[in-house]
Amino acid sequence: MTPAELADTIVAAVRAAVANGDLEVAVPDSVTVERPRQPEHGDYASPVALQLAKAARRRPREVAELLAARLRAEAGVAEVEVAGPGFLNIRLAGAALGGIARRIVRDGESYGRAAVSQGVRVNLEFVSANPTGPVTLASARWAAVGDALSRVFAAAGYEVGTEYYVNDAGVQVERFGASVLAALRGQPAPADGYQGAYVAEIAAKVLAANPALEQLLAASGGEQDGGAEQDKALAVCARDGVELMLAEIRATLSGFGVEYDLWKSERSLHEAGELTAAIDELRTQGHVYEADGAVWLRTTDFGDDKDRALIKRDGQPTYFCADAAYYRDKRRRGFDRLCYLLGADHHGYIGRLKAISACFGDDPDHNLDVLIGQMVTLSRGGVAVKMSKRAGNFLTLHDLVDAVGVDAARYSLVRASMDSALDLDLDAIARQTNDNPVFYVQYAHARISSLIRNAAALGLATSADPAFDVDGVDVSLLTHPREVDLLGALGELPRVVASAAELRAPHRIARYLEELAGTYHRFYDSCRVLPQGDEEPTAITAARLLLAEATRTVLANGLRLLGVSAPERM
RNA sequence: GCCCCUGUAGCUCAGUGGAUAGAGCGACCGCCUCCUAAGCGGUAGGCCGCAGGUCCGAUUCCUGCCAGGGGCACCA
Repeated sequence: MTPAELADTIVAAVRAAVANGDLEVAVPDSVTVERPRQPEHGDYASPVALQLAKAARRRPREVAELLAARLRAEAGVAEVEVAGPGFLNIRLAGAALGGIARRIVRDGESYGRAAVSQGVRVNLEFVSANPTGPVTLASARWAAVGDALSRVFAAAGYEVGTEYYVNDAGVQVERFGASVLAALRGQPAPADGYQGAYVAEIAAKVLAANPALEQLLAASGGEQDGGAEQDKALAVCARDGVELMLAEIRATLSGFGVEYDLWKSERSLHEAGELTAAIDELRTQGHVYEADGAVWLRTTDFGDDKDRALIKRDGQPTYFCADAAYYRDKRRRGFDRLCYLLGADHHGYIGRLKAISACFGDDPDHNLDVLIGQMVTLSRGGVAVKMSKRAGNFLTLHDLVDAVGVDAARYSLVRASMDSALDLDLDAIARQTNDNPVFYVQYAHARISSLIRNAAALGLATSADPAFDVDGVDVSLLTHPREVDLLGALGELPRVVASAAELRAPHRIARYLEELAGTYHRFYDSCRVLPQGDEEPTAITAARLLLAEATRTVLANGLRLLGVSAPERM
């Protein structure tokens, strides 16, 4: 019996008590079932009686006793105790608890899915860094978190679409082009341009792809001639520079295990007339006005602290206008809920995006989800490392992966709550010792894999065997405290997935896996699985082997949600 | 000035109103003739920033204050 099934059982007990006239209270949709820290508080505990007592106008312990009597009649329930102010402490029948292991091995990769958000179409946009430089470490956090979140969403039953918004229009692109051009000429970057070795590398690639550029450069001569040849060269540098930079970003993210469903070009929105269409629609909704030669959206109607310009006085659309067009575009593509993963430096966007949503007639509380993650800072041996993209001194995602590998990089970025600023100590990460919890979790998986290999070598049946009979294993033998702990931990995955999705907190998966790995290691330490020496395998051997296999499945499923590999050997 | 995030063990951080607040690292003491010691057990270490409030019950929710970080463009 899983905790979810137990919760349903308790709800049913409440319903029965109400139907019988024993209790006068509205039957709750769901009840709290938790795993107590104290083993003497049972396998599971529920404060449901405390929660219902007031509404029922009864004493909590009275309500508890009433429900306990009904629960004791349930097949999977061995024992129910009313404790303290009115907690229900529930002990499951051995077979019911052990059934979790069976369920997991039977479900395999699909164990842990929680169909709590079935059918909701959610769009998740993350990273979306300007294509004017490599993926920085700050963006790396959103790559790891965003990708994990998309996997968690999918596991929770959402229909997910992931997107990267490419800012390939506007001033920064021109500045990047100018920087590339300067590099080609061997000149320093313009004052408002981009520096760093990568600019020269991109410049070389631009030249290689455009041999004709050589002549343009020669013809345009000096730096300030401003002629047609110069404009042509600049255009090529901007266009191809951004394209090549974007290709590099895609390759880096792909190497990091992050694949997007859509790379949406801002320029394509402009070219398709989406900005104009968005303004028209906003005008129809009655939120557009003109003042000082500019066109404005009255976002203050919906809580923004000031109105935002859509069209500047010079006739050019603002970046905000493109944001609105993109919002509309996503909604028209059928997404119910638009999720934006942004850094804390963009927190001013919340009000704006909410206003955009509301101006289009949507409900921001329902259609919009702006997640603000705190910044990543770097230190080296405890000393802060200053980074500046403009100055060109920064550590990239690529550097990080080179230093510690994809698994350690992803894991260390995703195991912290988005709400906390994350400080990565490069020395500590580069050390690649067991300081990193990812090894602890992966090691548990490798250790079990080894165990199962050994079992197969002894001729024992494992789930890899097509004829393996899961139901033939006597799971009621799993009664050792460490076995019970492990079964309890394994049963939590679906709930952890559901809460990680609901709270948009993929780090919960990581923390859960660390706890599970510890629980397994303790089980392994106290419970011998395989026969030793001349011993014959027993029913307990089979039961423990099944428990180990279930654990491996949960570890693998959890690591997959984080985009981290589950090695069979370490 | 206004807005957002954070404040929990020496350090880095978990903890969506439940019972005696946890993990990793660091410190100290133990455990491999035995399935992977990248492991396990034990000890030490906490006014959960401060003060009120709501509640049967608050680290969790609300208000105020203190401290640290970030943000407040007709930039992108």
